Amino acid sequence: MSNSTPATIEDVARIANVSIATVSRAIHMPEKVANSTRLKVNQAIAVTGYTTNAMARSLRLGRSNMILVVAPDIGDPNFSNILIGLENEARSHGYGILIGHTQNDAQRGLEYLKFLNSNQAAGLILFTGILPFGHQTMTARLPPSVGVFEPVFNGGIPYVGVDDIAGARKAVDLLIAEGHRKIAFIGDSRTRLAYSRRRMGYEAGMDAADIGADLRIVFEGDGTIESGRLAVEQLFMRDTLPTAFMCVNDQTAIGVMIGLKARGYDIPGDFSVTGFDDVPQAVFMTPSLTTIRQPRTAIGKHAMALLLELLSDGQPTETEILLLPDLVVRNSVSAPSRIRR
Amino acid sequence: MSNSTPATIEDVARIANVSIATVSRAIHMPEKVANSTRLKVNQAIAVTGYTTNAMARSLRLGRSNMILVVAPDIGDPNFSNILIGLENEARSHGYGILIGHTQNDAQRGLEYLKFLNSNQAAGLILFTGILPFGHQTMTARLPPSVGVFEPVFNGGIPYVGVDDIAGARKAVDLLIAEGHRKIAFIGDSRTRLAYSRRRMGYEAGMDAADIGADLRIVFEGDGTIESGRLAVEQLFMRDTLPTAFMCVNDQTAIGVMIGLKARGYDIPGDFSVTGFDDVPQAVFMTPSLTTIRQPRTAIGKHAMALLLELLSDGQPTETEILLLPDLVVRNSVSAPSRIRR
DNA sequence: ACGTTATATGTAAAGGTTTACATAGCATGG
DNA sequence: CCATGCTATGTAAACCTTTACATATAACGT
Repeated sequence: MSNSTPATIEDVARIANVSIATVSRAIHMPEKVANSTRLKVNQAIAVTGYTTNAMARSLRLGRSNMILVVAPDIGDPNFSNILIGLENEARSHGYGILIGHTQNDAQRGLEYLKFLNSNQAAGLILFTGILPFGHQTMTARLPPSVGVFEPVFNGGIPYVGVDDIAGARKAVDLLIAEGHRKIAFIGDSRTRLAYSRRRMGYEAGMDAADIGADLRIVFEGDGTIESGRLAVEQLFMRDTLPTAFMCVNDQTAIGVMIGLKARGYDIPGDFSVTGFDDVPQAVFMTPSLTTIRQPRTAIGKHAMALLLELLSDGQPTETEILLLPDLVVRNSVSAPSRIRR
Repeated sequence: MSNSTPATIEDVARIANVSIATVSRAIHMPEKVANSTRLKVNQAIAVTGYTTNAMARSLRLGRSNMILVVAPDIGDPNFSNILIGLENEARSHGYGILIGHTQNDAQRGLEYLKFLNSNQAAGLILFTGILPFGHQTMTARLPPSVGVFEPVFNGGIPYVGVDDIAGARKAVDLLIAEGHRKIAFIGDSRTRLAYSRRRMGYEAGMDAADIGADLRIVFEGDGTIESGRLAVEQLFMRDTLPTAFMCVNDQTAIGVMIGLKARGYDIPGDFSVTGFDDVPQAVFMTPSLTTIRQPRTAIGKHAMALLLELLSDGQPTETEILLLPDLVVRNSVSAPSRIRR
């Protein structure tokens, strides 16, 4: 029966011939109410099509059932896949997820802060490393929060990400196993902590193989396609050429491939290339890119699970969850050609 | 001053030495309150850091400030870009956006329906053509809604999408202008209305050039990469080969390119290929794919604007907004080679 | 100077829940 | 058979707003 106005708890109570308190209990603490009455209530609920008014409930409870997810850029392909994990986990626990993006705009950050202050979200998921609320943060009351991908700089917030060191290690180990010795690292240790960890993985791998990083072929870019292309240009001007390019992320790897192809080289015939992240287009490159895959959906799931734990317990059981990323072998790596000087 | 508990309208009233009604008015109907008191109130708000409790407000108003966005798959790259448009427009009007995905699962659809019933969303944005609520829909009270991409089958809901006919026409016109006459259409008119419209655009273009569609080279797939590859296999078994493949979407085009390359053909030297959508990887294909670009952010913006209009006016001014997509010329199209039989 | 109207503010109810506290019934143990 | 405690239910307050209605004050016309 769909009347014009939604059924309230009072309608249910009247039909079931009990008080509204009993209805509420029958719904939220079923063990506290007698079998017979629980039955009556359930029937009344079915008849009326009652759904508890979330706003009234949230108001009374002083806490909403929404989780705010803030990312610098929701167009980022990384983002949407993590979203799936987040959403599934949240929904199955009765939470909805709200999304926002800051575009690195302070004004927007402020808006979200107001939003949080008005109690619209019970928890907060933050992407990529910064609280987008500027210096306001100090005075702000943030709800339970967890970071995704990277630790959050200006707040002691637990996070879930990927073990960048171990991931990078897998890439460098593969290259070494293929026989490479002169392995360039095209990196970006400035903008993101995750990236500097990848460099640590690279160095650890080189050390473990008793090669050691040759600083002449470690290049610092900014993680963009262009920076990868630029790295190739620069390295070709120096005397020491690598046989393989291990890149801090797929974007950089794509740039490197473009640069190499522009000079007429064959990949992996002349040079091997690896990336990190496994962005969607990695598989469509020619050759397809060997890279380290971010377990995106799993990250989302774990992040939300951690947040929900925070919401109920108050205390985080762990302050950092690092997932182990997989190596995905495609066609951009082979043994070094012998005709390299 | 950040106390443990957020300031309420009462705190503000006390400090400004007015009643709570006046505070409320000062915020929402400033012209109704004297300049001097408005000033006092604003100061008190600044002092307390007051933000109106959205849940209480929504409860009183009987309507939330959230828009629910439901998509079959939020991992879809189309989705995230539209999200940007949606979010910007919503946020700038004081609305937040909630996202959900159904994965074509009826159970999930039901959950969202309950969600809507509990008044958590003032409006609904639906992706791709179906109300995910099954037969429940008839009895359901849906909030104001708008569809994105395609009309919503089982409900008279306005939508904003792209002019698929005009878009397809641009692709076919380009091919014809390059000199192609035997243009295959690799389509999928079953799953989505948008796709069948693209075929209409194709046929209109062929007719306009007095060529007419040759049904022997019109192939019905299902819009996947695999279906594109399959189309190539099938066409090569027939007697009439096209010189160009116009594909219903980029996925299909990618499949066609894979199939063509597997047979050793050069694109666009031997065959030209066009897509539709301009998915992110289109630019990374070799050759990069000439296609029709969905104005994604604009679609999101228009959809949200239309919904907000519905929310205030009640009546939609238009039942269908069709945006004109652009042709983006890349490297998968050239004049037909003369050595084609 | 007085009645009328406009303007500014206050009072209190209502919106739908949850839950502390009160109450009633009933079983248990001595 | 009574005191005690437990179980099931009800009553009413509280959560924070918005707004219809009431009231007070000022302005105005005659």
